[in-house]
Order: sequence, then structure tokens, then C-alpha cells
Amino acid sequence: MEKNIISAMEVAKLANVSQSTVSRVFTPGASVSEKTRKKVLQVAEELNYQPNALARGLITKKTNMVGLAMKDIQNPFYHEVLGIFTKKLKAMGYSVLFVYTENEEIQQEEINHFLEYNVEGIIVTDALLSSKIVSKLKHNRIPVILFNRNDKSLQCHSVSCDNIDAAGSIAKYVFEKGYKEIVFITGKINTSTSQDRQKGFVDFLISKGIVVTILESDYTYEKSFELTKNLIQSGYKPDAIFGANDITALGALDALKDRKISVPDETIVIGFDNIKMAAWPNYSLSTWVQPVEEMVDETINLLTLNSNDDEPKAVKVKGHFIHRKTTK
Amino acid sequence: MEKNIISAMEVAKLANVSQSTVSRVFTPGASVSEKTRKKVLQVAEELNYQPNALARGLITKKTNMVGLAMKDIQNPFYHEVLGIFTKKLKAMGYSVLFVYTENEEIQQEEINHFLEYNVEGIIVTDALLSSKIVSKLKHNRIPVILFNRNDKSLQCHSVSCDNIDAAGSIAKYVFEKGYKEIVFITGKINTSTSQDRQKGFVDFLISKGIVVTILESDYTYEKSFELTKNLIQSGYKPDAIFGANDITALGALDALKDRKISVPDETIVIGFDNIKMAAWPNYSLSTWVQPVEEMVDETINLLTLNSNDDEPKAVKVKGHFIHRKTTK
DNA sequence: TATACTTTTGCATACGTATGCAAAAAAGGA
DNA sequence: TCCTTTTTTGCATACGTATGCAAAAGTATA
Repeated sequence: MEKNIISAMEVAKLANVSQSTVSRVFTPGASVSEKTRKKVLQVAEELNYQPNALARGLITKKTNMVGLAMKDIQNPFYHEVLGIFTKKLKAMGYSVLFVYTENEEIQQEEINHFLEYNVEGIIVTDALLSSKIVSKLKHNRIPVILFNRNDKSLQCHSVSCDNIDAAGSIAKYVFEKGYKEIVFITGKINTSTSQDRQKGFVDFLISKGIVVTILESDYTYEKSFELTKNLIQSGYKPDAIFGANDITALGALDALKDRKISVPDETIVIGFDNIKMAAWPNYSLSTWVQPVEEMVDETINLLTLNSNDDEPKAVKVKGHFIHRKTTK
Repeated sequence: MEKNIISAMEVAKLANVSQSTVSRVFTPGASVSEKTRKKVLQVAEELNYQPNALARGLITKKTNMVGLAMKDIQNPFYHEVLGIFTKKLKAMGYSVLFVYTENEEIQQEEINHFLEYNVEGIIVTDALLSSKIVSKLKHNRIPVILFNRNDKSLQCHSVSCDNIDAAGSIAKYVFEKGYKEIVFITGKINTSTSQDRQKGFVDFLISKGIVVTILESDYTYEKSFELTKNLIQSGYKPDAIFGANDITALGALDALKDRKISVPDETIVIGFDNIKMAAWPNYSLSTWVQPVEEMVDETINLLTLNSNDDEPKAVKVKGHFIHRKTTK
């Protein structure tokens, strides 16, 4: 079943013009008279002609494709991110080559996929990248941008929330309310987001003489639920729990409910991300809003900047706290 | 900043062979002596050579790309689907060109994106497709498969759960438990999934002389929450609620909690999909398991079948009920 | 060593497009 | 009408790869 791709040549013949002219009709800004343009467009319509992006990419070295690699597909935050990325990139004429990586670190093989297709940039959310790969990409002049990650040892741009600052604000809030028994539940401990949120939170409280209990989790609901439940059962009763993200906080919240601890009266809970579920009545989780749209805009901006010889930029956005029913 | 793509020609020169030979080294099954293969691979490694998928696709008419179009990115069920699709397709050497469509119906423009890149097949989850587009794709000999949708009026394959049968089983369960005041909450009413689940459920119960109350919702948590809450406030007290999907059921569940109705003692709740959240302790939702892996396998199977001249196949898989704490 | 046979290689061409250059056509000016 | 200027068009070529065909190289047989 051969795929009968109809080419510009065929359109040209039927329209009594050259292939070049057909090409120009489909090239914005090229010089074609109105009369021939109309004629060509009509024939193209009849034949269902579609310019071939592969051939075009081959010659212009512009593929209009962007590689997007994601890891933690379980976290609703990233679904939102995915949606916004594809929406905005489409609006700019880019197509998205999507890779979902199961491994902690993006693999060479996955990057090769991107390279083979000559993507014009790579966006990595929520996954690690080896410096070897980064330098290979740099050598190939393909910009790569870490989204919601921030690795200073890597020579690439990054866009993230100012996690240290945000977590500091939350710490300040918790401190000023007078809470003393405070818990932080980490995400995956090798991620910059978790590290920064921990640092911002703990450092502020330490400066006030408060020691924070750390529960080492992994961004999953299940782990966070279990850790919190165990903590309560061990006899410790926290005033305040801050989770490294919303899913983490929800796990803690459900564990508290399970142990019949009233929220926010006995314990308050705060998350990070403001995923859709945080607003569900049953949860109504107080959380830090990451300005996703803004973060995506910044990322695309860096992508199209096309000045990858200068030093890597680490863009930080602010966001804000939103008070719901798990704080008072 | 020109992108200096290194070509097979450059590798050839350095390795003292022809470009053809380099090509053959990277073409599985081609005839190359072990000696030259090693030499070429070494040079290729040195130069960071990467075969160009665009050029290859141009000549072989095989792009190894599959178009994936999704709509309801808010539903966790589809995130799982997305993950499994990309994982399995990657394993088969396919790349995924991803489109997230906001519109109810996939737009011409979005399909054009796929066509321009010569994708080898298109998977549409959860969105509608005009028959005009389908016939255009058929004309271009690009197989298109509806995932979790089933439109008999369209000339294309589809893979879905046997929704009528599944909903019938659930109706049987509800009937045999002796419930009389039964509610079905729809999804988007113009989707085949919602229609079929409603049909299977209602038809069985009608045959037993039971009239089902229908709440017309749209697959969102919020709408379902509100409708259920209103229903209760109007004075109606259901024995059993079946939601067109899990998100719908969770909305109903939270509304019941909000109205202080005990689940499952006063009212039981059943969902459909078995998303990860259904297993969370706080919800522990009884639901119908859609065998996602199997559905994805069937889809990819149809995609690679490559016999799109015969009539469209509508593959149905079964799935099974999973009992948790919202039923007794 | 000569012959037949097999494997490996290079040459040439094709895929479908974009684009510099020069020729052709159209438009403007007198 | 003729000449100049501008716009539109076609020709030829390039992008980086795969592949049929024939030449070359290697291997086996007698």
C-alpha cells in the first residue's frame, strides 16, 4: 500500500507553473503574483496538496519541532504543564516531539531521537540530564532548557519557581502563626525543587530557633501517606506540615484524616503547585501557586532566544500563597 | 548561529569509504564487511554523527513518527494512557508527535500538522473527528484509530472497553444488591463512552423495572459535585450512584461527604477507569478497571496492521470490576 | 592457476523542497 | 512608442539519505 504523497511538482504541472512557484506560494513573504497564487492554491486544494515538512526541514534546517521530555507523568502538575506547552508551541507554529522517560535521568537514546529529527530545542521537565549529554547538545547548537529544575553544574538554561524564596515565605507564615512542631515532607531528594524548598523552609525556621522534622519522601501520594501515618502512630503530633508538592501534601492530609486529626484545628497542611485537585472541596488545600503560564512563556522565550553561546540563564518566577481550608 | 549538521558524507571521507557504505552501516540488514563497519562506526562516534531522520524519511517514506491527539488532558486516565503509549511506541522505534487539542473536535489544522510530517498513523483519544478529515486521511492512506471512542459513522478503527457490557455488569451488581434509588451521572453526552455506559446501565435496570435518575454532567469533578449536591438538597436520597468515569464518581463521592451521607452504608458509589486516585485511602473508590495496557496494545496493533483498505475494526476489550470501600 | 560464485563496495539517482541567479514579463515614465 | 525599473517566473542546484545496478574484491572449487 504505497503512500502516494503528492508533491509540489504535480501541483506545478496542473497549474502550468514551475515547482519553484508552487514552493513560493507556500513560503510566506515570497514573491508571487496574485493571479498565479490563486491558481496554484486552487489546484493544491483539489489535489489535497500539503507541503512536506521533512523536505522543507532538510533544506531550511528549520524543522519547527521541539522536543519535550517528561518524567513524573503521575503528577497532575505536569499534565497542566504539558497542556500549556503544546498549546503555546502550536500557536507559534511548533510541533511537539514528546518523550516520556521512565528513568530518573534522560537517556542518551531518548536525546538521540530528538537529534535525529533535528528538533530546534529541547525542554526537559522534571528529569535529570547528564553533563555529557548537555555538552553534546551544546556542540550541536541545540538549546536545552530545564523546566522546574535548576542544576547549576549544567551549562543550560533553566526556568523555575523561586523555590527558596517561596518556601521561606511559607516558613514565615508558619512561624508567625506560632506553630512549633513543624514537619517538612521532601520530594525526591535528588531534585533541585525539593532541595530548594527544604532549604528555604528549614533555614528560615532554624534562624528562629525552630527545628523542623524532615520526612524523606519521593513526591508520591502513597509514600507521603505512609510516612505521615507512621509519624502520628509513633506519638508525634505536628502543628504544621509542609509538603514539597501538592500530591505530597494530599497524602499527608489523608493520613491525618485517617488518624482522626482535625485539619486545620489540630494540624495545618500546606502544599506546593496548586494543582486542580487542591481546590476540590474535600481537600481545599492551602498551597503555593506556581505561575505555570508565566513559566512556560519564559521557557519558550529562552528556547527561541537563539543566543546559546552566552552563559546559561536561570530564570526564577515568584508565584504566591493561596489560603484555603487546611490553614487558618 | 548555523547548525552544523554533520552528514554521512563527512564520515565517509574520513573513513575512506563512500557515502553509501556509511548509510549501509546504519541500515539494519545491509551488507557491510565487519572491518569497514567497525571503521565507520568509530569515525561516526568521533564526529558525533547521527543519521538524519528527515532525509531518511524523505526517501524511505517511513518517518517512524506517530501522531497522538488528546483532548481531556485533565483526566488522569489519559495521562496514564499517554505514558503507556509513548513507552510502547518508543520500544517499537516510533517517535510521538503530540497534539493537545482544546476543541471538542480535532481541527483540520492539527491534522495538517501530522500530515506535513508524514506520520505513519494517528491516534486520537477522547476527541471527535469529522468525517471529512477521516476521508482525507483515508485518501492519504494514513491509518487513524480512535482510542476510547467508537463512532460507527466514521470509517476508521477504534479501540475501547466494551462499555455497554461493563455498565450492564455494574447494573446487574447494583440490582442484585437490591438497590432501588439509582443515579447515573453522565460524562459529556456527545461521547460514545458516556452514551454506551449509560445505555448498558439503564437498559439492564429498565428490563428489571427500575427507573434510573440521570444527571447530565460533563466528566468534570466540579459539575458532578454540584449536581449531586443539588440532588441531595432537593430531597432525593439515592441508594447507588454510578458515574460515567472516576472523576465524575469522585465528585459525587465528595458531595455525599459534604452532605454527611455515609458511604457505602447509605449510598454506594461506583466509578469507571480505575485511575490511580481511586485507590487512595481517602477515596477507595469501587470502579471498573479499563485494561489500559491491553487497549494500547490493540491500538498499536491496528496501527501497524497496514491493511487499511478493508473495513474498519472496532476492537472491544472487557476489563473487570474492582470492589473497594464505596460498595459493600 | 583458472574459474565460478558470493560478498562487499561505489556510482548514480531519487525523495520533495527552498533559493540564488538570470531571464521574462509587467509596469512606469517620457 | 521605446527605454528603464520593478516584479514575477523558471532553471539549476542543494539538503542528507537509501538503493538498484554493476564493478570490484574476496572465497571456494577443481
